[in-house]
Amino acid sequence: MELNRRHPWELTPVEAVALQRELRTEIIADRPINLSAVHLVAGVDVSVKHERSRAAVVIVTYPGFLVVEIATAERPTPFPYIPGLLSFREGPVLEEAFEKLKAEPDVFLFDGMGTAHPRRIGIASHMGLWLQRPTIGVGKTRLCGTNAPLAEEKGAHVPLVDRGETIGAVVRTRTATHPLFISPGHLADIPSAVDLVMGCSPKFRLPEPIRLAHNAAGAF
DNA sequence: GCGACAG
DNA sequence: ATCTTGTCGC
Repeated sequence: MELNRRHPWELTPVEAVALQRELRTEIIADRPINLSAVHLVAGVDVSVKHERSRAAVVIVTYPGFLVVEIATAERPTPFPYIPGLLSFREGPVLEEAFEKLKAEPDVFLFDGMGTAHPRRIGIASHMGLWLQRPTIGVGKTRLCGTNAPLAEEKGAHVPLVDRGETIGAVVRTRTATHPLFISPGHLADIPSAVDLVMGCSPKFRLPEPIRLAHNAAGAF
């Protein structure tokens, strides 16, 4: 699909942080996603094998989770893993995979953070600017922020707060399992992000689209 | 200075 | 993320 707000990826860590500070002003993280209008959801994931990175984008129907399209891309890993700069490591391969996409998903689910990031621009927010479509960050572990104790039951969720600001939610998608760190990427808000993630997690801890993308990216 | 730190 | 066997629990 069409990619907007492109910019070069070849940056030093210091330049990358400066770019994040510029881009963060363009992110919209207070707009609800109309769930009743969501029919196609994309799961996005990247696996790294030595010096090579492989991206997979799996589009499924919602609800139902029937696979509609799978796009993959592979290329050299261009940037080291630095907490807070994940998009500069995974962005290049994702760009290539997104360009191959024929269908246009109503929302994208990312393996990583959205606004639940030190500078409020995790990979879901960053790529959301490129895609100009609703995106949601689904993290398996915490990058920043704190939260109150969370009930063990599926569906339980509490605010994720950083420096006095609510940046997302800690959500239990399955009873008695580690929670997920959900945050809006771009063109979404916290409540609807939580609702959609719960709606995409009928059985397992990870949302169905992300599980499928994880499998597609992991099979080198 | 010290601890934390998505994937 | 990746390296890896068995094992606890529904």
